[in-house]
Amino acid sequence: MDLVVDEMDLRILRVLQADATQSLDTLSEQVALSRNACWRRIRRMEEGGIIRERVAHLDAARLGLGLSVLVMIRVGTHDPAWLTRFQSVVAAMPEIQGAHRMTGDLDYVLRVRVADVADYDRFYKALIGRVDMADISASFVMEDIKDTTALPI
Amino acid sequence: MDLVVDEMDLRILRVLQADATQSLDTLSEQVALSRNACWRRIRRMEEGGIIRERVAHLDAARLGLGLSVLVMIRVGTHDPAWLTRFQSVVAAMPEIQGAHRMTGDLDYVLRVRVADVADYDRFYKALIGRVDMADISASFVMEDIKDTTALPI
DNA sequence: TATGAAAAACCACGATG
DNA sequence: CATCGTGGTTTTTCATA
Repeated sequence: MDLVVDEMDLRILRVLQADATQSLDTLSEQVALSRNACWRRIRRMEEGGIIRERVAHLDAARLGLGLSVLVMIRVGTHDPAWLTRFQSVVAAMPEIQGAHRMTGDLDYVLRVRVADVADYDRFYKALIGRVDMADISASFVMEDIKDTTALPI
Repeated sequence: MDLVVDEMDLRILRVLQADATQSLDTLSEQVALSRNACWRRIRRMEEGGIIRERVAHLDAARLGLGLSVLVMIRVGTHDPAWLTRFQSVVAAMPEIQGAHRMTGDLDYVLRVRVADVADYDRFYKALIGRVDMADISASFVMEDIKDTTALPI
């Protein structure tokens, strides 16, 4: 179950993580491999979990979600019950795109996507109403210089 | 160029942002619309830029990129030349997945993807060698509670 | 709804290193 | 002996009339 990934696999992945709409023919041409060999490698990587999913990226601003927020959270207590609670709240709130436990003096960082500041306020109230947190601070994204899911491979 | 998005469009987008591999048939069945109507709406949203791209999400850990880092940057000076420089450096470094200008007391946040702490150190040295920054602090992601690109629509 | 064209999903064989 | 390329079949999906 080790599933080694070689240079040819990486070439395929580089293409797919940039654009997954291409046909096998176009793809195989780009990476200089036969269509079948390509297909076999892709299937192997899909089954092996290297390729996790293929999704559409949407234009958030055009869909009325113009504001991205980074929420820094400091938790007071560290009991397991709190964590369970926190996890289920995070899972249940679709505005939360990311929730990450961090090293250092801040405990969690949330990546949140909302319409505007008023909408963030609504989210904020809903959040603190559902879990206890010692300290929360938010920082709004003014401008995205770069924003990609592509891995440096 | 306003391109109104109605409830049916949203239904389609919800499916596509979760899984873009599905066929038109499966999709149209899920949203309860004819295959053709679905196809027309999708094409319209692709041309209109609502659907920006379709990409593959890969398993970073399996590809030897097990560490995600949040880099907080405080810039000293605020001259336009610095910004231009910063932007080109960000564009040129593939480890940087996100670069966001923020409100508040920290100026920029970088989302960085590397192999491990040693690899981050290499990245860090390369970064500070290319742009001047008054203050940098890094926080490592210990655990992802949630991590998605899906928008709350 | 129907339909021709395209692409995907597979299988098999012999070649290659 | 894995993986390749070639060439085939069958099925599905696309994109439009």
